Amino acid sequence: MERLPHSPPPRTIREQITDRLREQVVRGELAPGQALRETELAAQYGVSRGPVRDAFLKLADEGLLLYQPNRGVTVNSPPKPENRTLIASLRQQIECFVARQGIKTLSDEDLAELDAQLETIREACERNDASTLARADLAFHEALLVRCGGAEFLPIWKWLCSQMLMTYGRLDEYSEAFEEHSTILEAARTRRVSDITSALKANIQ
Amino acid sequence: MERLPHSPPPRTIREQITDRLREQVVRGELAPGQALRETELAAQYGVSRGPVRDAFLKLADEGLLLYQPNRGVTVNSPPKPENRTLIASLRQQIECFVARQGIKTLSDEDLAELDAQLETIREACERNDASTLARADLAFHEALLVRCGGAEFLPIWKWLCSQMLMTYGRLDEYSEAFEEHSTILEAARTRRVSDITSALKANIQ
DNA sequence: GAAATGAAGAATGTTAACAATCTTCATTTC
DNA sequence: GAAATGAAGATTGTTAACATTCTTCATTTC
Repeated sequence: MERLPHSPPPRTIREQITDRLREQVVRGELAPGQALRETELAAQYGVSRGPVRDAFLKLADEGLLLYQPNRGVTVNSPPKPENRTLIASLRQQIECFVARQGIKTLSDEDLAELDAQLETIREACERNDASTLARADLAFHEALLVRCGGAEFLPIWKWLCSQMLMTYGRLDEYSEAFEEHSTILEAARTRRVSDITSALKANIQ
Repeated sequence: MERLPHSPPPRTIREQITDRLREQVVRGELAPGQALRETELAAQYGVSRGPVRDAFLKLADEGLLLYQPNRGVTVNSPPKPENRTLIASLRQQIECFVARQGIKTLSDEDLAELDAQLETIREACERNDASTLARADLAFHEALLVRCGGAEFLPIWKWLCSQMLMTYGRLDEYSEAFEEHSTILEAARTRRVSDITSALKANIQ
Protein backbone atom coordinates (compact mmCIF):
# COMPACT_ATOMS: atom_id res chain seq x y z
CA MET A 1 0.00 0.00 0.00
CA GLU A 2 1.29 3.43 -0.93
CA ARG A 3 1.61 5.95 1.83
CA LEU A 4 0.17 9.43 1.30
CA PRO A 5 2.68 12.29 1.05
CA HIS A 6 1.61 14.10 4.20
CA SER A 7 0.30 11.21 6.26
CA PRO A 8 2.02 10.71 9.60
CA PRO A 9 4.52 7.86 9.76
CA PRO A 10 3.67 5.03 12.14
CA ARG A 11 4.52 5.81 15.74
CA THR A 12 6.86 3.28 17.26
CA ILE A 13 7.09 2.60 20.97
CA ARG A 14 10.44 4.35 20.92
CA GLU A 15 8.83 7.54 19.64
CA GLN A 16 5.98 7.39 22.13
CA ILE A 17 8.38 6.98 25.04
CA THR A 18 10.57 9.78 23.69
CA ASP A 19 7.63 12.18 23.46
CA ARG A 20 6.26 11.35 26.91
CA LEU A 21 9.65 11.71 28.53
CA ARG A 22 10.37 14.97 26.70
CA GLU A 23 7.15 16.43 27.94
CA GLN A 24 7.92 15.44 31.53
CA VAL A 25 11.29 17.13 31.34
CA VAL A 26 10.22 20.39 29.70
CA ARG A 27 7.32 20.67 32.13
CA GLY A 28 9.80 20.57 34.96
CA GLU A 29 8.30 17.47 36.53
CA LEU A 30 11.80 16.04 36.85
CA ALA A 31 14.36 18.08 38.77
CA PRO A 32 17.65 18.92 37.02
CA GLY A 33 20.37 16.53 38.10
CA GLN A 34 17.94 13.72 38.86
CA ALA A 35 19.15 10.34 37.63
CA LEU A 36 16.91 8.28 35.35
CA ARG A 37 17.30 4.51 35.31
CA GLU A 38 16.42 2.45 32.27
CA THR A 39 14.96 -0.45 34.24
CA GLU A 40 12.80 1.82 36.35
CA LEU A 41 11.23 3.69 33.43
CA ALA A 42 10.85 0.51 31.38
CA ALA A 43 8.81 -1.00 34.21
CA GLN A 44 6.86 2.23 34.63
CA TYR A 45 5.88 2.35 30.95
CA GLY A 46 5.43 -1.41 30.68
CA VAL A 47 8.01 -1.92 27.94
CA SER A 48 11.51 -3.32 27.74
CA ARG A 49 14.71 -1.35 28.19
CA GLY A 50 15.40 -1.05 24.46
CA PRO A 51 13.00 1.74 23.50
CA VAL A 52 13.75 3.53 26.77
CA ARG A 53 17.45 3.52 25.94
CA ASP A 54 16.68 4.86 22.46
CA ALA A 55 14.66 7.67 24.03
CA PHE A 56 17.49 8.47 26.46
CA LEU A 57 20.00 8.75 23.62
CA LYS A 58 17.73 10.97 21.56
CA LEU A 59 16.82 13.29 24.43
CA ALA A 60 20.46 13.53 25.41
CA ASP A 61 21.11 14.68 21.86
CA GLU A 62 18.35 17.25 22.23
CA GLY A 63 20.05 18.61 25.31
CA LEU A 64 17.29 17.68 27.73
CA LEU A 65 19.20 14.82 29.33
CA LEU A 66 22.88 14.51 30.17
CA TYR A 67 24.37 11.21 29.07
CA GLN A 68 27.57 9.63 30.35
CA PRO A 69 28.65 6.23 29.02
CA ASN A 70 28.16 3.43 31.53
CA ARG A 71 26.91 5.93 34.07
CA GLY A 72 23.43 6.60 32.89
CA VAL A 73 21.55 9.81 32.23
CA THR A 74 20.49 12.69 34.42
CA VAL A 75 18.07 15.52 33.79
CA ASN A 76 19.96 18.44 32.30
CA SER A 77 19.79 22.00 33.58
CA PRO A 78 18.22 24.83 31.59
CA PRO A 79 20.64 26.80 29.40
CA LYS A 80 22.78 29.43 31.08
CA PRO A 81 21.04 32.84 31.18
CA GLU A 82 23.72 34.47 29.01
CA ASN A 83 23.03 31.93 26.24
CA ARG A 84 19.26 32.38 26.10
CA THR A 85 19.30 35.45 23.91
CA LEU A 86 21.35 33.60 21.30
CA ILE A 87 19.03 30.60 21.42
CA ALA A 88 15.95 32.74 20.81
CA SER A 89 17.76 34.72 18.13
CA LEU A 90 18.78 31.59 16.24
CA ARG A 91 15.24 30.26 16.28
CA GLN A 92 13.93 33.60 15.04
CA GLN A 93 16.37 33.61 12.17
CA ILE A 94 15.52 30.09 11.07
CA GLU A 95 11.78 30.71 11.04
CA CYS A 96 12.06 34.11 9.36
CA PHE A 97 14.50 32.84 6.74
CA VAL A 98 12.32 29.87 5.85
CA ALA A 99 9.12 31.89 5.86
CA ARG A 100 10.67 34.52 3.61
CA GLN A 101 11.53 31.89 1.04
CA GLY A 102 8.45 29.72 1.21
CA ILE A 103 5.60 32.11 1.87
CA LYS A 104 4.95 32.70 -1.80
CA THR A 105 4.41 29.03 -2.57
CA LEU A 106 1.96 28.27 0.24
CA SER A 107 -1.08 26.44 -1.11
CA ASP A 108 -4.65 26.71 0.11
CA GLU A 109 -4.20 23.33 1.73
CA ASP A 110 -1.18 24.63 3.63
CA LEU A 111 -3.12 27.62 4.90
CA ALA A 112 -5.99 25.34 5.88
CA GLU A 113 -3.70 23.28 8.07
CA LEU A 114 -2.33 26.39 9.73
CA ASP A 115 -5.91 27.44 10.35
CA ALA A 116 -6.59 24.13 12.06
CA GLN A 117 -3.53 24.56 14.24
CA LEU A 118 -4.63 28.07 15.14
CA GLU A 119 -8.02 26.73 16.15
CA THR A 120 -6.34 24.30 18.56
CA ILE A 121 -4.45 27.24 20.04
CA ARG A 122 -7.70 29.16 20.45
CA GLU A 123 -9.38 26.29 22.28
CA ALA A 124 -6.40 25.82 24.59
CA CYS A 125 -6.44 29.53 25.40
CA GLU A 126 -10.13 29.50 26.24
CA ARG A 127 -9.75 26.52 28.54
CA ASN A 128 -6.57 27.92 30.14
CA ASP A 129 -4.93 24.62 29.24
CA ALA A 130 -1.23 25.46 29.42
CA SER A 131 -0.09 21.97 28.50
CA THR A 132 -2.10 21.75 25.30
CA LEU A 133 -1.27 25.36 24.47
CA ALA A 134 2.46 24.67 24.64
CA ARG A 135 2.06 21.72 22.28
CA ALA A 136 -0.22 23.59 19.89
CA ASP A 137 2.11 26.58 19.85
CA LEU A 138 5.00 24.44 18.65
CA ALA A 139 2.76 22.48 16.26
CA PHE A 140 1.75 25.74 14.57
CA HIS A 141 5.33 26.88 14.09
CA GLU A 142 6.43 23.44 12.93
CA ALA A 143 3.64 23.31 10.37
CA LEU A 144 4.61 26.75 9.06
CA LEU A 145 8.27 25.71 8.90
CA VAL A 146 7.57 22.48 7.03
CA ARG A 147 5.03 23.97 4.63
CA CYS A 148 7.49 26.73 3.75
CA GLY A 149 10.04 24.13 2.74
CA GLY A 150 12.17 24.29 5.87
CA ALA A 151 11.95 20.65 6.92
CA GLU A 152 15.72 20.41 6.64
CA PHE A 153 16.06 22.58 9.72
CA LEU A 154 13.68 20.58 11.93
CA PRO A 155 16.38 18.89 14.04
CA ILE A 156 18.10 22.06 15.20
CA TRP A 157 14.81 23.95 15.36
CA LYS A 158 13.45 21.36 17.78
CA TRP A 159 16.65 21.54 19.80
CA LEU A 160 16.27 25.30 20.13
CA CYS A 161 12.60 24.97 21.11
CA SER A 162 13.41 22.40 23.77
CA GLN A 163 16.01 24.69 25.28
CA MET A 164 13.52 27.57 25.35
CA LEU A 165 10.85 25.38 26.93
CA MET A 166 13.28 24.29 29.64
CA THR A 167 13.91 27.93 30.44
CA TYR A 168 10.36 29.15 30.64
CA GLY A 169 8.92 26.06 32.27
CA ARG A 170 5.40 26.74 31.10
CA LEU A 171 3.89 29.75 29.45
CA ASP A 172 0.60 31.06 30.75
CA GLU A 173 -0.08 34.09 28.63
CA TYR A 174 -3.28 32.65 27.25
CA SER A 175 -4.71 35.70 25.58
CA GLU A 176 -1.60 36.86 23.78
CA ALA A 177 -0.82 33.44 22.32
CA PHE A 178 -3.89 33.38 20.13
CA GLU A 179 -3.52 36.98 19.02
CA GLU A 180 0.11 36.56 18.05
CA HIS A 181 -0.41 33.41 16.02
CA SER A 182 -3.47 34.86 14.40
CA THR A 183 -1.31 37.77 13.25
CA ILE A 184 1.27 35.36 11.85
CA LEU A 185 -1.35 33.47 9.88
CA GLU A 186 -2.85 36.70 8.52
CA ALA A 187 0.58 37.74 7.31
CA ALA A 188 1.02 34.37 5.64
CA ARG A 189 -2.27 34.84 3.82
CA THR A 190 -1.28 38.24 2.44
CA ARG A 191 2.15 36.88 1.47
CA ARG A 192 3.89 39.99 2.72
CA VAL A 193 7.39 39.09 3.81
CA SER A 194 7.94 42.05 6.12
CA ASP A 195 4.66 41.37 7.91
CA ILE A 196 5.38 37.75 8.64
CA THR A 197 8.94 38.30 9.81
CA SER A 198 7.91 41.02 12.22
CA ALA A 199 5.03 38.88 13.48
CA LEU A 200 7.37 35.95 14.04
CA LYS A 201 9.95 38.07 15.82
CA ALA A 202 7.28 39.44 18.13
CA ASN A 203 6.13 35.95 19.00
CA ILE A 204 9.50 34.25 19.43
CA GLN A 205 11.36 35.41 22.50
CA MET B 1 38.17 5.63 40.77
CA GLU B 2 37.50 9.28 40.11
CA ARG B 3 37.55 10.43 36.50
CA LEU B 4 39.49 13.56 35.63
CA PRO B 5 37.47 16.60 34.55
CA HIS B 6 38.77 16.78 31.00
CA SER B 7 39.56 13.12 30.37
CA PRO B 8 37.69 11.54 27.47
CA PRO B 9 34.78 9.28 28.42
CA PRO B 10 35.12 5.63 27.41
CA ARG B 11 34.28 5.02 23.78
CA THR B 12 31.49 2.52 23.35
CA ILE B 13 31.03 0.42 20.24
CA ARG B 14 28.02 2.55 19.42
CA GLU B 15 30.16 5.69 19.34
CA GLN B 16 32.86 4.07 17.23
CA ILE B 17 30.33 2.90 14.66
CA THR B 18 28.69 6.31 14.66
CA ASP B 19 31.97 8.10 14.00
CA ARG B 20 33.07 5.73 11.25
CA LEU B 21 29.73 5.93 9.49
CA ARG B 22 29.61 9.71 9.82
CA GLU B 23 32.98 10.00 8.19
CA GLN B 24 31.92 7.78 5.31
CA VAL B 25 28.86 9.91 4.67
CA VAL B 26 30.50 13.34 4.86
CA ARG B 27 33.32 12.13 2.64
CA GLY B 28 30.75 11.28 0.02
CA GLU B 29 31.69 7.61 -0.10
CA LEU B 30 28.00 6.75 0.08
CA ALA B 31 25.72 8.20 -2.57
CA PRO B 32 22.66 10.20 -1.46
CA GLY B 33 19.55 8.02 -1.56
CA GLN B 34 21.49 4.82 -1.01
CA ALA B 35 19.81 2.47 1.47
CA LEU B 36 21.77 1.20 4.46
CA ARG B 37 20.77 -2.11 6.02
CA GLU B 38 21.41 -2.85 9.69
CA THR B 39 22.28 -6.49 9.14
CA GLU B 40 24.71 -5.67 6.37
CA LEU B 41 26.68 -3.06 8.29
CA ALA B 42 26.61 -5.12 11.48
CA ALA B 43 28.29 -7.98 9.63
CA GLN B 44 30.71 -5.57 7.96
CA TYR B 45 31.83 -4.12 11.30
CA GLY B 46 31.69 -7.44 13.11
CA VAL B 47 29.15 -6.36 15.72
CA SER B 48 25.47 -6.96 16.36
CA ARG B 49 22.62 -4.85 15.03
CA GLY B 50 22.12 -2.94 18.29
CA PRO B 51 25.00 -0.44 18.08
CA VAL B 52 24.42 -0.04 14.34
CA ARG B 53 20.80 0.89 14.98
CA ASP B 54 21.90 3.39 17.63
CA ALA B 55 24.30 4.92 15.10
CA PHE B 56 21.54 5.11 12.47
CA LEU B 57 19.21 6.93 14.85
CA LYS B 58 21.89 9.41 15.89
CA LEU B 59 23.07 10.15 12.37
CA ALA B 60 19.47 10.57 11.25
CA ASP B 61 19.14 13.16 14.02
CA GLU B 62 22.26 14.87 12.71
CA GLY B 63 20.68 15.12 9.29
CA LEU B 64 23.17 12.83 7.53
CA LEU B 65 20.76 9.91 7.20
CA LEU B 66 17.07 9.88 6.46
CA TYR B 67 15.10 7.62 8.74
CA GLN B 68 11.64 6.20 8.12
CA PRO B 69 10.06 3.89 10.70
CA ASN B 70 10.00 0.26 9.58
CA ARG B 71 11.55 1.27 6.29
CA GLY B 72 15.15 1.75 7.21
CA VAL B 73 17.55 4.60 6.54
CA THR B 74 18.97 6.12 3.39
CA VAL B 75 21.84 8.54 2.88
CA ASN B 76 20.48 12.06 2.97
CA SER B 77 21.14 14.69 0.33
CA PRO B 78 23.19 17.82 1.04
CA PRO B 79 21.19 20.87 2.12
CA LYS B 80 19.42 22.87 -0.56
CA PRO B 81 21.65 25.62 -2.01
CA GLU B 82 19.35 28.38 -0.80
CA ASN B 83 19.73 27.14 2.79
CA ARG B 84 23.51 27.02 2.87
CA THR B 85 24.03 30.69 3.59
CA LEU B 86 21.81 30.41 6.66
CA ILE B 87 23.64 27.31 7.87
CA ALA B 88 27.03 28.99 7.65
CA SER B 89 25.64 32.15 9.22
CA LEU B 90 24.20 30.28 12.19
CA ARG B 91 27.50 28.52 12.82
CA GLN B 92 29.35 31.83 12.61
CA GLN B 93 27.03 33.40 15.15
CA ILE B 94 27.36 30.56 17.63
CA GLU B 95 31.14 30.55 17.53
CA CYS B 96 31.44 34.33 17.66
CA PHE B 97 28.91 34.66 20.47
CA VAL B 98 30.63 32.02 22.59
CA ALA B 99 34.10 33.35 21.87
CA ARG B 100 33.04 36.87 22.77
CA GLN B 101 31.87 35.69 26.18
CA GLY B 102 34.58 33.19 27.03
CA ILE B 103 37.73 34.64 25.52
CA LYS B 104 38.58 36.58 28.65
CA THR B 105 38.60 33.51 30.88
CA LEU B 106 40.81 31.30 28.70
CA SER B 107 43.57 29.74 30.81
CA ASP B 108 47.11 28.94 29.71
CA GLU B 109 46.09 25.31 29.59
CA ASP B 110 43.24 26.16 27.21
CA LEU B 111 45.58 28.04 24.90
CA ALA B 112 48.05 25.13 25.03
CA GLU B 113 45.40 22.73 23.81
CA LEU B 114 44.46 25.07 20.96
CA ASP B 115 48.14 25.21 20.09
CA ALA B 116 48.25 21.43 19.93
CA GLN B 117 45.21 21.40 17.64
CA LEU B 118 46.82 24.02 15.42
CA GLU B 119 49.93 21.87 15.18
CA THR B 120 47.82 18.96 13.93
CA ILE B 121 46.36 21.28 11.30
CA ARG B 122 49.85 22.36 10.24
CA GLU B 123 51.02 18.77 9.82
CA ALA B 124 47.94 17.83 7.81
CA CYS B 125 48.51 20.84 5.54
CA GLU B 126 52.12 19.91 4.93
CA ARG B 127 51.23 16.35 4.05
CA ASN B 128 48.25 17.44 1.91
CA ASP B 129 46.15 15.07 4.02
CA ALA B 130 42.62 16.30 3.38
CA SER B 131 40.97 13.73 5.60
CA THR B 132 43.05 14.54 8.67
CA LEU B 133 42.78 18.24 7.92
CA ALA B 134 39.00 18.12 7.92
CA ARG B 135 39.01 16.39 11.30
CA ALA B 136 41.63 18.70 12.78
CA ASP B 137 39.77 21.76 11.52
CA LEU B 138 36.65 20.77 13.39
CA ALA B 139 38.62 19.65 16.45
CA PHE B 140 40.18 23.12 16.68
CA HIS B 141 36.84 24.88 16.53
CA GLU B 142 35.27 22.42 18.96
CA ALA B 143 38.09 22.95 21.45
CA LEU B 144 37.68 26.72 21.20
CA LEU B 145 33.93 26.40 21.65
CA VAL B 146 34.17 24.16 24.69
CA ARG B 147 36.99 26.09 26.38
CA CYS B 148 35.01 29.31 25.95
CA GLY B 149 32.11 27.77 27.87
CA GLY B 150 29.93 26.95 24.87
CA ALA B 151 29.59 23.22 25.41
CA GLU B 152 25.83 23.68 25.63
CA PHE B 153 25.73 24.41 21.92
CA LEU B 154 27.70 21.35 20.80
CA PRO B 155 24.70 19.38 19.48
CA ILE B 156 23.46 22.03 17.05
CA TRP B 157 26.99 23.15 16.26
CA LYS B 158 27.85 19.62 15.16
CA TRP B 159 24.65 19.44 13.13
CA LEU B 160 25.60 22.64 11.30
CA CYS B 161 29.13 21.38 10.67
CA SER B 162 27.86 18.10 9.28
CA GLN B 163 25.60 19.94 6.87
CA MET B 164 28.48 22.12 5.72
CA LEU B 165 30.73 19.09 5.26
CA MET B 166 28.07 17.36 3.17
CA THR B 167 27.99 20.40 0.93
CA TYR B 168 31.68 20.84 0.35
CA GLY B 169 32.60 17.19 0.22
CA ARG B 170 36.19 17.76 1.15
CA LEU B 171 38.19 20.92 1.47
CA ASP B 172 41.60 21.07 -0.16
CA GLU B 173 42.80 24.56 0.53
CA TYR B 174 45.79 23.35 2.48
CA SER B 175 47.74 26.56 2.79
CA GLU B 176 44.88 28.83 3.84
CA ALA B 177 43.64 26.49 6.54
CA PHE B 178 46.74 26.85 8.68
CA GLU B 179 46.94 30.61 8.19
CA GLU B 180 43.33 31.18 9.14
CA HIS B 181 43.44 29.10 12.29
CA SER B 182 46.73 30.61 13.28
CA THR B 183 45.07 34.02 13.06
CA ILE B 184 42.21 32.82 15.24
CA LEU B 185 44.57 31.53 17.91
CA GLU B 186 46.58 34.75 17.88
CA ALA B 187 43.39 36.72 18.41
CA ALA B 188 42.50 34.43 21.31
CA ARG B 189 45.85 35.14 22.90
CA THR B 190 45.43 38.89 22.71
CA ARG B 191 41.87 38.58 24.06
CA ARG B 192 40.59 41.15 21.58
CA VAL B 193 36.96 40.40 20.84
CA SER B 194 36.80 42.19 17.50
CA ASP B 195 39.90 40.35 16.26
CA ILE B 196 38.60 36.89 17.05
CA THR B 197 35.12 37.46 15.65
CA SER B 198 36.49 38.75 12.35
CA ALA B 199 38.97 35.88 12.18
CA LEU B 200 36.20 33.36 12.80
CA LYS B 201 33.93 34.94 10.22
CA ALA B 202 36.69 34.81 7.63
CA ASN B 203 37.27 31.13 8.31
CA ILE B 204 33.66 29.94 8.51
CA GLN B 205 31.93 30.02 5.17
C1' DG C 1 -4.02 -6.28 -20.12
C1' DA C 2 -4.53 -3.52 -15.69
C1' DA C 3 -5.70 -3.52 -11.02
C1' DA C 4 -6.49 -6.11 -6.79
C1' DT C 5 -5.15 -10.00 -3.83
C1' DG C 6 -2.26 -12.53 -0.92
C1' DA C 7 1.61 -15.39 0.37
C1' DA C 8 6.76 -15.51 0.83
C1' DG C 9 10.84 -13.21 1.90
C1' DA C 10 13.42 -9.53 3.98
C1' DA C 11 13.82 -5.70 6.67
C1' DT C 12 13.10 -3.17 11.05
C1' DG C 13 11.04 -3.12 16.06
C1' DT C 14 11.11 -5.24 20.51
C1' DT C 15 12.37 -8.27 23.99
C1' DA C 16 15.12 -10.79 27.37
C1' DA C 17 19.44 -12.81 28.65
C1' DC C 18 24.33 -12.21 29.04
C1' DA C 19 28.70 -9.27 29.46
C1' DA C 20 31.15 -5.32 30.99
C1' DT C 21 31.41 -1.34 33.78
C1' DC C 22 30.52 1.44 37.65
C1' DT C 23 29.13 2.43 42.49
C1' DT C 24 28.98 1.26 47.17
C1' DC C 25 30.73 -0.10 51.36
C1' DA C 26 32.98 -3.10 54.50
C1' DT C 27 37.77 -4.32 55.25
C1' DT C 28 42.53 -3.73 55.40
C1' DT C 29 46.75 -1.14 55.70
C1' DC C 30 49.64 2.56 56.99
C1' DG D 1 41.77 8.06 61.66
C1' DA D 2 42.58 8.47 56.49
C1' DA D 3 43.57 6.29 52.32
C1' DA D 4 43.82 2.04 49.63
C1' DT D 5 41.76 -2.50 48.58
C1' DG D 6 38.40 -5.53 46.92
C1' DA D 7 34.11 -8.01 46.78
C1' DA D 8 28.98 -7.50 46.14
C1' DG D 9 25.28 -5.27 44.08
C1' DA D 10 23.38 -2.35 40.66
C1' DT D 11 23.44 -0.25 36.18
C1' DT D 12 24.49 0.19 31.49
C1' DG D 13 26.35 -2.09 26.98
C1' DT D 14 25.79 -5.80 23.78
C1' DT D 15 23.95 -9.73 21.77
C1' DA D 16 20.71 -12.95 19.68
C1' DA D 17 16.08 -14.56 19.20
C1' DC D 18 11.36 -13.38 18.46
C1' DA D 19 7.50 -10.16 16.70
C1' DT D 20 5.87 -6.99 13.56
C1' DT D 21 5.87 -4.40 9.43
C1' DC D 22 7.05 -3.68 4.79
C1' DT D 23 8.33 -5.05 0.05
C1' DT D 24 8.08 -8.05 -3.71
C1' DC D 25 5.96 -10.75 -7.01
C1' DA D 26 3.19 -14.43 -8.67
C1' DT D 27 -1.75 -15.12 -8.95
C1' DT D 28 -6.37 -13.91 -9.48
C1' DT D 29 -10.15 -11.08 -10.99
C1' DC D 30 -12.47 -7.89 -13.85
